[in-house]
Amino acid sequence: MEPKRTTVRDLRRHNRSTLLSKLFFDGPLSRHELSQLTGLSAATVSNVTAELVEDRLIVEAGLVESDGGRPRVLLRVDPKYAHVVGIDVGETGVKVELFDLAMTRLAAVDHQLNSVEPDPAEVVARTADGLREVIEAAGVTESSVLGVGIGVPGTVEKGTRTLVHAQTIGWDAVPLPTMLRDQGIRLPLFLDNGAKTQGQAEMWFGAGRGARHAVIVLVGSGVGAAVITDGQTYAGYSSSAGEWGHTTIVYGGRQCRCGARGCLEAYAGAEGILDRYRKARGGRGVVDTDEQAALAALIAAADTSKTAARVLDETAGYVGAGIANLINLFNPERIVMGGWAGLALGEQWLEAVKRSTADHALRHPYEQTSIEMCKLGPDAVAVGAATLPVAALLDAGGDPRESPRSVA
Amino acid sequence: MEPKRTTVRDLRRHNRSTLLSKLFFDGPLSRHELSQLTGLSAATVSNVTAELVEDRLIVEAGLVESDGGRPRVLLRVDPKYAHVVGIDVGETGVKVELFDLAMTRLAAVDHQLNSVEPDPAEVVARTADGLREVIEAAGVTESSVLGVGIGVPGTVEKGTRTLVHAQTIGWDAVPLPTMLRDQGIRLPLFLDNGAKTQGQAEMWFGAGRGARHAVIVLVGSGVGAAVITDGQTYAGYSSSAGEWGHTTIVYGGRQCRCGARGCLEAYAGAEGILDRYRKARGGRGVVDTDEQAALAALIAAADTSKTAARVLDETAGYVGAGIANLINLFNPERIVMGGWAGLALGEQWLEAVKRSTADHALRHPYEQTSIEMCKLGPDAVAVGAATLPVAALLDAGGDPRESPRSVA
DNA sequence: CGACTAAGTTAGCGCCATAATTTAACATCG
DNA sequence: CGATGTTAAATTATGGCGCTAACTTAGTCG
Repeated sequence: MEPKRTTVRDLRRHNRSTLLSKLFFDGPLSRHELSQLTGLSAATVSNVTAELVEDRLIVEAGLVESDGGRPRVLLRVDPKYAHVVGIDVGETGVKVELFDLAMTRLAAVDHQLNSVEPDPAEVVARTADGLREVIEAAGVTESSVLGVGIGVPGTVEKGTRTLVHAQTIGWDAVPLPTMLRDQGIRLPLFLDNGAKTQGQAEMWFGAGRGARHAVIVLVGSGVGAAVITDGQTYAGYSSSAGEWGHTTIVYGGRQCRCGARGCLEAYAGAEGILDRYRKARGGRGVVDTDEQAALAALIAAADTSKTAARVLDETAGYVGAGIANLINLFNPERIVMGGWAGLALGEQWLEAVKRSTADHALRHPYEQTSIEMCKLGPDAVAVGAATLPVAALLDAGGDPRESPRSVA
Repeated sequence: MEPKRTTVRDLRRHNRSTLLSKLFFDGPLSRHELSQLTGLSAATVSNVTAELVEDRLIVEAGLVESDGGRPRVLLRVDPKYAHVVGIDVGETGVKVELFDLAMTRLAAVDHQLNSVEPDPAEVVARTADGLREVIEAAGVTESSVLGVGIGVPGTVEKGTRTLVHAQTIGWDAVPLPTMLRDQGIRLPLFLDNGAKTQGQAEMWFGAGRGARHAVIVLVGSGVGAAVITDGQTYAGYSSSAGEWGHTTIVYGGRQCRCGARGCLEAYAGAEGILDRYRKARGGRGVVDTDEQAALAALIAAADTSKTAARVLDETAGYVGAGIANLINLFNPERIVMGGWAGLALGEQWLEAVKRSTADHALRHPYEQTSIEMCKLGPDAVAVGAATLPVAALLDAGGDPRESPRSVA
């Protein structure tokens, strides 16, 4: 409805972006291969790569002899061109990790949070500390850091000020970037929901590689999803799309902590599973303050206890129906299952989940979809956050910090 | 992951498309206004519009005097440049309508189908007949028809051959375009799901105008939805996205005609509503072979019968929960409710639907969404189908039939 | 009737991608 | 062991495109 904007030398930017992305994802390539893979003419590839080499974004990486003929010179993104930081702001702690452009981890720190409901000020302080610590530990200069990606629990609203809303931990309109600026952080910041950054990591380096339409499903204490449509993380109108955990799956059913009834999370989230088990045993459940240990105990008990096995079978049923809803609505080519509870369940119940999905999804879209386990685990939130500044670099086809080409 | 393709004079095409779309949607505009609205320079606007005028796509449409200064010349898309046909292939009949480029209906025919489960061959024959009839009735030449949009029940798979799958009426991989070609139809064909074309109509001319993220929800005999993300109808990996009617809303609940249990359609589809009413009265329901009449009777009965009122209240509850799922997953800025049953319910139960939606959706995305009734009604399927060739024209920035500019 | 104002057009410039051509670096063969 | 062929990469020539800036056109107003 509003097809605005012009197009002039964005063309050059677009081609820089295309070539840079190809090199980043598909390793070292010769100019000739680049030309074939992108459809750009050899001349343009030469031209643009020369520019990228001059900008130090890419470097030559050895030659490959051909069967008679000039050997091709391989090009790749220079891992040392810049660094990126990924931060996982969780409910219990703040993880800060520093990577080079090849996404090799150079330093990492992990700060536990004292309070149960994390205070924004404490999170900001630990984040700023961690940022300084990893930069020092890795022995890099601050100016070499391209940007800082931050995965947060809750939704990120991008307006005049970027605000974080996290209903479950009581954050309402927390201006995290502004608060970090006040702590003296001057680096470019990229915020997104933690589930979305984890999904991004899985798409770039994990089970999602190669798919253009995928949903990364995360089952943990909470239940969430990252939806990728046409290669892009789907955000919706106000960046709160993909709230899979709070879709109604049992109308009028169990109370969820979000206030509604019958949410998927109330059945398939760790708390919901454990509570259903407790109820099934007439009040006596697995006793453990740590949800992860409790769920592990429940899974172990399934070998001998019929009740435990039934509760977990039912869980697979709910998860499968939830996945079927995603398939019916988004029609993805791949579903990737992750999250700590998802991983724990996946080992034995993946087939049951698939059966339930098949029972609840329409035949045609179901047959187009593969369901797989994730490859990266919950640590991927920080990696995924770190991909945000890299994605900005790739999209802009060059360093977004130096707006137009300063070195003419 | 695969950022391919090149960009050369697609730039010109892009700008032609931008200007043409602006003129199409936002009525007559002067060159100056176009320049401001699109961000293109005045020179480029002059240049491109001159080309469009030469191609007879746009024409001058009077002047507007300004307060001192040269009066602006208004430009608009020439309605007579070409015609388009929209076809609504329904379960009971085939509607064929012919429009000019301003989407004014010039002719229409409606062929009833004899069989209950429509035979593809019969549909194709009636479609081909209708097409010839409207062209004759409108007194236009076949060569002036830009293309034919067809809305079909079921999903459209676009591969080497375009195939139609409609589980409910027993169509499995019906090659509709090929069959129409065999009937002597040579015009460009555009197929899509009927719900999606109706959604498109609502987005262009109805309650969806101006929204970039919206879901058009259709409640009738079946239950479906058209999802618009970022201004585009969302299709997914194999064009079967948006199957809202078969998402699970009551795990383990009522049997649905798709074979699964607890689908939204089994509760909120007309058949589901009537059957629930029948059950609530111990077997005695509204007796009528015509679903529309039966539902109207049920709605009328709600004034006096507590049972009828309760069944319809519950229906609003289910629909609301289903809409909440759409809001949580897609985070649209607008929900538009349509379909014949949706329209019938909407008059009295819209508030109840909204309450249920509020109860089941997360607060933040719910507050960003407005829920409205559709403006066009079920007749819009054909109009929406007719927009498909128009959309192709606008996207290409000119007549796609004459591939590159033949008149140099 | 000439100054003023706004719309629209023309001229010149720089940028960019393609195609054709040239240079470079090998392998193989007679 | 140099001539020849082959493939990769760089260079040059060419044409298209949109932008800026100057200019023309067409009205109104004093």
